[in-house]
Amino acid sequence: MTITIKDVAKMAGVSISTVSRVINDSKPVSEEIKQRVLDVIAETNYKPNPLARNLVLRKNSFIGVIIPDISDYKMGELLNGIEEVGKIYEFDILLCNSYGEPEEEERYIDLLINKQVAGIIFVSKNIQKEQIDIINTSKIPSIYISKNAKDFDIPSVGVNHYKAGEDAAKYILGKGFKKISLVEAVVEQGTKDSEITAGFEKALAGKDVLYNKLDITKKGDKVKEAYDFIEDYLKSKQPLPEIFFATGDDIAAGVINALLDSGIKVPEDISVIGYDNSRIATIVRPNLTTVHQPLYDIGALAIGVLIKRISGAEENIENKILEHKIIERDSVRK
Amino acid sequence: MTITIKDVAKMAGVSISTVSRVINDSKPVSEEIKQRVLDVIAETNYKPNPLARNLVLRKNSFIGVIIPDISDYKMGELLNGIEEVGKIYEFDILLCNSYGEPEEEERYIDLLINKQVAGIIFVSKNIQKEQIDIINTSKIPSIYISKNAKDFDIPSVGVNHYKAGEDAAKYILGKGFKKISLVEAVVEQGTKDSEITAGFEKALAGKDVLYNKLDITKKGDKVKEAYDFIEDYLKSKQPLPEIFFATGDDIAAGVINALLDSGIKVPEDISVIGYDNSRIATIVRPNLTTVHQPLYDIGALAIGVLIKRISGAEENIENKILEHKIIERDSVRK
DNA sequence: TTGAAAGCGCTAACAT
DNA sequence: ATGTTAGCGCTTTCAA
Repeated sequence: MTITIKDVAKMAGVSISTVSRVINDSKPVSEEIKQRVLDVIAETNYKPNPLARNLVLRKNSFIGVIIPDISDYKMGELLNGIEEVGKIYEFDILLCNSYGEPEEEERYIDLLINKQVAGIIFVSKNIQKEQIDIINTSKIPSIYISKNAKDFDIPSVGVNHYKAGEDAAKYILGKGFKKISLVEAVVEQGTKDSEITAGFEKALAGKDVLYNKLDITKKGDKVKEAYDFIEDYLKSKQPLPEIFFATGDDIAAGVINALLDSGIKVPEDISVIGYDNSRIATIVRPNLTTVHQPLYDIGALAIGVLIKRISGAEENIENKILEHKIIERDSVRK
Repeated sequence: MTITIKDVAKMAGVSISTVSRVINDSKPVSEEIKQRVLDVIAETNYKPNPLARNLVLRKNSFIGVIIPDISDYKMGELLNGIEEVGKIYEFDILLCNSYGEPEEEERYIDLLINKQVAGIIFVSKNIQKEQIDIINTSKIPSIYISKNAKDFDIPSVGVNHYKAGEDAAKYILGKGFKKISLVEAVVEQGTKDSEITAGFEKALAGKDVLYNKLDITKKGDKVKEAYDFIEDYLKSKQPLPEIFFATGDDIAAGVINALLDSGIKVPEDISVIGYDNSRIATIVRPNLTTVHQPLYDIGALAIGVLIKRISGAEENIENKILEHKIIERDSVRK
């Protein structure tokens, strides 16, 4: 038997509205009665039913977060940011792990809409127009975190991968490298990697460098895929670059390891630069010079914007870009 | 303006009870009327308000998960397991990131109790008796994942770290190592590391080996702490072991890196074995031989047990142990 | 098969 | 300052 406001009222010998008043401190209640009610509450360990309360208040404290993979370190950072500011505004985080599968994403979109959550944060590798439409017709405020978010008319938060790619190239150029290889993992279209690559190649265009692009196309553990790929590449006796730019730290780790295993020193013989500044970067040896993405901040900003939209501060639809930066460590020769 | 069951009823020219019946398929409704109602629902894009429904049904679909750090790869695995089976039973996961701080944990316990969630999964480094008491008096079904869970009379799921420590020692002994060092991170009392260590030392007791224990006591990035520690240790010219057993893969990574940087080859000169089989294990070079913990399974089993308790299948309080195993890779000499 | 009405636990006018 | 009452949106008796 769970105890309700009615029980408390009866036991304290007052009306339920009085109880409600002391719970919410919404209207003055005489000190004496207040104490009596408080005593009963303590005694009975009464907790107001949040469902009933939210029903009458017409509010919902849940923000649904659809995210590709929680066990991915990067996603964890993002979630930290989301969770932390969500908590401040007393929103609860409803976790939805999509494994990056569009069908799962859609299942969760439906679920969240049916739950009538206060807002949706949709983190995806590649948003589909149809998904946006479904969310939009539900009228639930939403925000998107995805490389291709800017292709649509939706509020989003992220990093400018194109510009980051450019900056990486400029950094490399600035160090005087002339022979450059890029390693990317293009498993499907429109992924973040192609953005980075586009920016990278743009900055390289017309420069006096030898450049080629290497594609890892297999799905799976990128560290291993990159390792195998580079191993084969080395065996094939192709001309080697002075520096590899990998579009992910995991790829960079595979590259470095393959290089080292073939007796090539990093960075003395060949330099490597990564992307993401994930946990991996400081575990790999040599520690990875890499392009940092402010994942925590992205998460925090995203939920911040979302909450504003929930509370009706009709922000215009905006693509917020946070700054990346290059973290110099030991995988690029000085 | 959000549309309610009343609106639908009016538009379809029926009573709200009829609408309710077609939504829930709870009682026969004539084909004709049913279709009319369905049409209106489709037209208006009506969704039943879950708060109202759950209020009258007296149920709650939320399971609160308090977890030390989402951005920790290991926790992610665990969450995956929790999320996946939770979804099957139509429970929603309410995420609470405690950063391992007892105060935060308590804040979240209170929050979840106030929310009157259906169940609580409490993942902690070190459960406090007081925390258990609070949860218990709330009457909300709960399950615990923590190294020290077995010290209390609570349902829990986990790995037997003591036995895992023993097995690690046996493995090392079996390989013929005679000089053994253990590296642990004892930041506070009652942590998992001390369990492992106890088992490890137990298995070593009375054997003809040279053994010593090294403690990293500083808090922070364990890879770095371990690195610095071993670096100092090497400088101090103490006798070196043939193998290091680290109570975490991150520690092992630090140890390996420090060794390599001092010109000591792993595993040719000194072997290293880790614990956890986290993502790090296959990034470090050489790849880490380590003790695997089935995190995904622990999460999945935990929520399974919890759901049984929620549905009143009064399981007796049990400490479920899942099997660890040693994953052999390249950091131990053959 | 359908509708009227009560009630889930709560808040907030509206009275007093 | 306190109580009475009308909902919030829904499910489910109970009658018809």
